[in-house]
Amino acid sequence: MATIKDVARLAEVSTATVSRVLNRNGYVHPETKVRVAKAIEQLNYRPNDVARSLFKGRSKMIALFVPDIMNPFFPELARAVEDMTRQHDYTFVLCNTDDDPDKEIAYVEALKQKSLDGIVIVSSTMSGDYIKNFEIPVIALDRILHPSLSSVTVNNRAGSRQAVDYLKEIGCERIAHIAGPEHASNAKQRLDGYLDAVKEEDWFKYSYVEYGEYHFEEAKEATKRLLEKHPEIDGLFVANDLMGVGALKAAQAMGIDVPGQLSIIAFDGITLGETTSPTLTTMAQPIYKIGARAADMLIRQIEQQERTKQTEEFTVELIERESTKRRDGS
Amino acid sequence: MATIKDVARLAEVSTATVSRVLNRNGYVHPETKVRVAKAIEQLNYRPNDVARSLFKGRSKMIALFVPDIMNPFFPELARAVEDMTRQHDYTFVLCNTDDDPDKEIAYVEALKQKSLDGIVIVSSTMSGDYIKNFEIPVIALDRILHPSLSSVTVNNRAGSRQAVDYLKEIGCERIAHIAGPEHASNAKQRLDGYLDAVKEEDWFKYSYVEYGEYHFEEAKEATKRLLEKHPEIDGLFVANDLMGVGALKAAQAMGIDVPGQLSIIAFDGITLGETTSPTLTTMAQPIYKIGARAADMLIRQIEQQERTKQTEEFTVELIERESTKRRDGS
DNA sequence: GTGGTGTGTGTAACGCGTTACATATTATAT
DNA sequence: ATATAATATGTAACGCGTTACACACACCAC
Repeated sequence: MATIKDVARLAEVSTATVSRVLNRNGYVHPETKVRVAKAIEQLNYRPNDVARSLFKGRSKMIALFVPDIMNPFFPELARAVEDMTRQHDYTFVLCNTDDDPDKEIAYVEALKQKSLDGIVIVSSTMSGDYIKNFEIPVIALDRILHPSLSSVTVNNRAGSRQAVDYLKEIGCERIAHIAGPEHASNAKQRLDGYLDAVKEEDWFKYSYVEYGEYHFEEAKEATKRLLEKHPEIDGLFVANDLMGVGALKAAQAMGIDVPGQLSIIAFDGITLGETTSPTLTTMAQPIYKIGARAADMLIRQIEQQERTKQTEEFTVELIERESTKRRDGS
Repeated sequence: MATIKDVARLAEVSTATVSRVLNRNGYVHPETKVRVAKAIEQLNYRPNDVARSLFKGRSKMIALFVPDIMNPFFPELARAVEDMTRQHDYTFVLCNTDDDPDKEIAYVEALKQKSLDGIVIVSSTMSGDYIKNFEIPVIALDRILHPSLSSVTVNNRAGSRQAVDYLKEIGCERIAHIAGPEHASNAKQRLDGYLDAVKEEDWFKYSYVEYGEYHFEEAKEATKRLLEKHPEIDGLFVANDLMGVGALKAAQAMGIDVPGQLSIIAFDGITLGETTSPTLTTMAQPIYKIGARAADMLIRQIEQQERTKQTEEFTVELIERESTKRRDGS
C-alpha cells in the first residue's frame, strides 16, 4: 500500500502539501493540486485511517448494542443504524449483549481502546454509576436507560392504552395482558398503559397480568397459564409481537379460535406478525425511523461536540390484521 | 486517558519495559514487573489499540458482509460470527450489501483503509477480477463466490434431492419447485438437487419450476402463478424458508389446504418456520455452526498467516413439521 | 582470565497522517 | 514605497505503542 510519502515524492512536494490536498484545507496552488491529484491517482493511494485515528483520537466508528440480533425486532433497527452510519462514512460495529451488564461493560471498555466515537444502545441493565462515567456520546434507543442519556423511543404508554381501547371498542369484555420483563422501561410503560385502560373496569383483576420475558417460549407458557386460569378472557394485549406470536400459538394449541373466541393485539410491528395465520394486529413502531434517528442524533453529537441531552418520542400506529375481530354485541 | 508514558514515569522505567510487561515478551525483572503492574492498576491504564494497529498494520477487526440483515436467515449467522469474533478479542463489523457489487467494493475499500483483518462474506455478485486481488483473507459463507476463495457451505444439492425424495416418499405425485435467484450458487445447487430427483419422472415438466428472488413477496407471486397454471401439483419444494412461508401464504390465499392438498417443504431451518400455521417442514442447515466455523477459519487464517484455501461442507437435516403430510395411497 | 550465554533495561526509530510554526513570495492597502 | 495581508510550501513535532539495537551485568565454562 502506498503511503503519503510515496505520493509526496512522486508529486515532488512535502507530505504536508499532500495532506492539505487530501483534506481540502490550507492553501495549495491549483497546479500543485493537480500534480498531487495525479500522483494519488497513479499510485491508487488511500490514506491510512488508522494513522488518522491515532492523531485525531477519533475512529469514525460507532457501535450498536442490542440484547440479541436473533430477536426479530432488532435486525430492522440494526439496518437503520447501519444505513445511517454508512451514509456518514462511519463504520458500524454490532454487539450482542444478552442483557448482561458485564458483557456491556466489557464491550464499552474494549471499544474505547479503539477510539470508538459513540454508541447507540438498547439496554435495560446497565448500572447508573457506570453510565454517568461514559466518556463518549451514547444514545439510548427503544428503552430509556438512564435519565442523563439522550434517547429515542416511542409513546409506549399511550400506545398501549390505545391498543386496549381498541380491544374494548371491538367488543372485548375481559382483557388481559402478557407483560414484558419488569426491569425494562418500555415493558413497564406498556403495562402502565394497559392499567390506565382497565383499572377502572369492574371486571379487572391483577391476575389478568402475566409476565413473559420478551421471548416467544416464555410468552407461550405465560399465555397458557393465563388462559387456563381465566377462560373468560376474550381480549389479550401482549407486550410485543414476538410474545404475541407465542400467545397466538398457545391459544391455538388450547383449541381457542383466534380471533373468533379471543382477539390478540401486540406491539412493535415486526414483519413476523405478517407471516402467521392469522396475521397479528399490532401497535406498530416506526422501527426503521427510530433507529435512523438515533444514529443521526449520535453522529450529530459526535461531530458538533454538543453534549446536550436530547429526547425524542415517536408515535406508534395501530395496524389491524387478522388476530382481532369485532364481536357482535348480541 | 493515561498513556504508556504516564505508566513508565510512575513506575520509573522506560516505555519499552512497560510494553514488555504488557505483552509478556522480552526479559523483565520480577520486581520491575510488579512496579509496572501497580502503576498500570493505579492509573487504570489501557493500551491504545489504534497506536498498536498503526504499528502492526492489523486492527483485530473482522467484518461480515450479508445482503440484508433484515432477511431472517442472517441474524443467526451474524450472531455466530459475532460470538466467535468476541471470543478471539476481535471487533465485529456488519455490512449490508443489498447484493450490490458496487456497495461491496466500496465497503472493502473503506475497511482496508482501517486495516481490517478479514471478511466473512455472503455474496453472489462480486466480479472474479476483483476477488482475485483481495489483499486480505476472505471466507465465503453459505454461497460459493469464487473458486479461489475458502468457503463454508452445506450440501445444497444432496439436501434438496433428499427433500424431494421425502415428498415422494409421503405420496406426492406432482412435485414442483420454487427456485431462488439464478445467479446465487446455492439456489442453482438446490435447483439441481430438485432436478436430480424429478427429471426421470414421466410427469416432470420444466414449467414445474418457477423463480422467486429469495424474497417473501416474489415467492408468493411465483407460487400463485405456478398453482394457477398447474393445479395438479401436490408437493412443493421451495428454495428457502422465507420463500416457503410466502408459498404457504399463497396457497392459503387460494384456498388450498396445506398439508391436506399440498405438502410444502423448504430449506434453511430458520425460526420463522416454527411460527407459521402450519409450521414449515424444512431441510435445516446448522446455521449457527457454519457461521461460527467460517469466523473461526478466518481468524485462523489471519493469525497463522496461512493462506491455503479451505472448503468445508456441512450437512442439512430434515425437520418434519406440519406443512407436509403422508398421503393415503387410496 | 577470557569468552560465551542469559538477564534486564534504556534509546531511538518506526508506523502514517496532521498541523503548528517558520519562511518565502506575491498581492493589496495606504 | 512601505506596511500588511494573503498565498504557498516545507520542517518537524506529535499521537502512542512496539521493537531493533546497544549496553551493562551476572554467571558459567575452560
